[in-house]
This record gives sequence, C-alpha cells and structure tokens, in this order.
Amino acid sequence: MNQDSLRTFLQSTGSISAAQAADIAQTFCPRQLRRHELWLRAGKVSDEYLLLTSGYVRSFAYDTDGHDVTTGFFASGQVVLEVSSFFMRTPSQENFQALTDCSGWALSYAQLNGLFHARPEFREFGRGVLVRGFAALKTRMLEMITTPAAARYEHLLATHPDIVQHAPLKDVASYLGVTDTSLSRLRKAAAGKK
Amino acid sequence: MNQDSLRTFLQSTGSISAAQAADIAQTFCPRQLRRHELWLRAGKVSDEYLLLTSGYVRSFAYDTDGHDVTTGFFASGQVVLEVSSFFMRTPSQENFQALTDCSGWALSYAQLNGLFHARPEFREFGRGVLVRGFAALKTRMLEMITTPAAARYEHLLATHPDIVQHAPLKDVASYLGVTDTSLSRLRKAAAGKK
DNA sequence: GTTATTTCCTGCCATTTGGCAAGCCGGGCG
DNA sequence: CGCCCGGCTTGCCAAATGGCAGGAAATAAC
Repeated sequence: MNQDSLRTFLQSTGSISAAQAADIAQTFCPRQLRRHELWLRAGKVSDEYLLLTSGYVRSFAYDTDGHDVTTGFFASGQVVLEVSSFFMRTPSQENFQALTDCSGWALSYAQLNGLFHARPEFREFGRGVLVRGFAALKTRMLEMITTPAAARYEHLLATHPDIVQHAPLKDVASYLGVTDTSLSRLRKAAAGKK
Repeated sequence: MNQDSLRTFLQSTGSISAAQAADIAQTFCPRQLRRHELWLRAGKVSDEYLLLTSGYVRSFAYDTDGHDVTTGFFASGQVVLEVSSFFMRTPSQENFQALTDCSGWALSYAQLNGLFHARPEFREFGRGVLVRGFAALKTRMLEMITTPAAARYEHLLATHPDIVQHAPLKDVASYLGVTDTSLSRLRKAAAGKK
C-alpha cells in the first residue's frame, strides 16, 4: 500500500514539508473498511484517528423514537473522527459506518499525542483539522436554521454531488433534517422547475 | 480588578496548577462590555479570545431575507470566541453583542499563540476549550434534527434558565430555529400542561 | 408625566412537513 | 422466467409552523 495520498494529505495545509510528511507518515497504519462495516459503535470510546483516502463513511445516531439519523458524511481527503469521544475519552453517542469499501490511514490516540508532542508542525496540522471541522459544523448549523429544506438539498447537491450519489436517499434526508418522503417531494419539485 | 475568577477558570479543567494559573493570568487584559455593545462585527477578523467572568453575550448572523438569527449564547465561565475567524484569520460571518453589561479577560491571537508555545499545560487547556465547544455544537445540531421545537425549548429552559431570563424572546426563538410567534405559542402550551 | 418604542401574546389563514399506505421499479435468486 | 425484497415515489390527510396584523403591557425617551 503506497503512502503517496497520505503524504499529499499531510502537506495539503502547507504547515508540513515533504520531508517531514514522509517521516510522519511512518507512524500511520493502513486501514481498510468493507461496505456496511461498522467503524465505531455508539457507547464505545473512539481510539482511531482516520484519514480517509478512498470511499465514503457516514455517522449516525438514533433519535428518541429510535429512528436512524445521519449526522455526517465523510469523503476521501477528510478525517473521520468523533471529536468528542476521541479527545475527551468518553463513549461515542454516534455510530460510524462505511457506505462503500474504504481505505485510509489510522492513528491511535496515544500515537497522535506522541506526534503532537514530538512535532509542532503536526500539532498545527491537527489544530487546523479541528478548526475546519468546527467551522464546517457551524456553517451547517446556520444553514439548518436559516435556509429551507429545499435550498439545503440544492446546496448539498451543488457542493457534494458525490455524497448524494453514494448514499441512500433516506440517509441524505435525515442528514438534511427531513424525512425521506419530504426529500422525495423536494427532488420532484426541483426537477420540475429546472 | 481582581484575578480570582480568571485563575479559578484556568484551573477548572485540572491541567493547570495554581502557581501556573497565577503566572498565565498575568498575560490576560481586563475587558469590559456595556449592554448592547458590539464585541465583534461581521466582516472583521476576530483578534480577541475572551474569558467571560460576568454577563451574557449572544452571537448572531443574518439569513438570506435579512432576518437576525441568534447562533449562540455565552454566559460567565465560557470562552467567547468565533473559532473560525480567530484561528483561521478570516472575516467573521457572525456578530457578537453584549446582552448585559459584561466583564472578562482578553487575549490577542499573538498572545494566545505565545502562551501555547511557552506553556504545554495551557495548550492542553486551549484544546479542551475547542473540543468541548465542538462537542456542544454537535449535541445542539443533533437536537435540532431529532427533537421537536417544544422539547428543545424545554431543554434550554432546564439547562440554561439564566439565558432564557436574560435574552429577549425573539433571540431565544431564532436560536431554537423557530419564529417568535411559534415560541410564544410553545410557551403557552408548556404552561398550560404544567 | 407623557409619548414613543419595544416586547410579547394572540387569532386567522396559507404553507410546509410528517405519517401512512399503496404502488412502481430494478436487482438478486431460486 | 418469475418471485421477492428493498429503495424510491406519490396521494391523502393531519399536525406543525410561518406570515401578518392587531393589541396589551412593559420599557425607554423626552
């Protein structure tokens, strides 16, 4: 398994040089997931920091009525991580599942802290991942409140068409905060006006 | 102005000793806000990391129709911060405004980085702030999707009664993702069933 | 003290969304 | 080939929510 994509990933933010990236990459372990495989089960403490290089993952939880609710999608080039469980060492409230066959590079909590301690550049990288994730979540939150469901769907389709393509409709629906029934109607309306 | 509350704050997570807290506290500057005063205006880059020791602050943005939407509330004991703008040095999309007279302790971006560099324990503290903020946002996000508006209001009332008390109804309403009209009805229904 | 202004409640009606159930369609399998 | 099953769509109706407007009450301004 070749580390090119991992190294590219590490250098993507600009805070890590090629030489450093090659070095840091040694600590990561290759990781494969098969379609439908559970990567993290709710109730467990997450101990894997995963850089996804191919495939799609979704995170989900159950609402008070027991309905499966998608909380996030992850595509290649992203870090798959339940921040709260991983960093606070608390049981995860969410499940993570592979939507397609996946591959990536993994790090344990101990390994990550080791790198953080030994390599200030990697610490910068880690902070960037956290901050960007935070920013993305805030943007999505704001969207949830300010824009109607139809616009949220249009936006998702425009920015992440691959996700809509690889995830079942019901998952996209619950991610958008509507039922699959409503999303189906929204799609119909969108197609009609086009 | 006395630094007791600041020191207590720094020690609250357990990663900073009393002596270190006293030392670190020297870098902070006292900061006052008057009711209705704007702390950060949308479009500006945030350069202030603010530990709030008294008072209430709210953050808000405008939706596509120009409506004022509350994105968050901050009470004493919390860090008032627009993560994305502060750490990524980008213009803020949100405004921050004091709901009441406030006081706290502030740090510039440069000062914060100085402390991060010089003091590993403070770095831990900072990561904790970020991670807890992230976790809180995720919880809120999940709530937005999984629980009805009435339950969200009940929950806010149960966990942060002080916020409901100090913020005008319309701000609470937009924070919950409903209109002030709807919130007014929800309150009536809640009162009736009690 | 009086006048403006803001905040909040309420009624009426339009729109959106959900729940349910039936139907359609395409893939896997005997 | 024919069957079954899961994913998606659609129609019908009920419930939740929004928009608007009027009015009461509290607050601020003069």
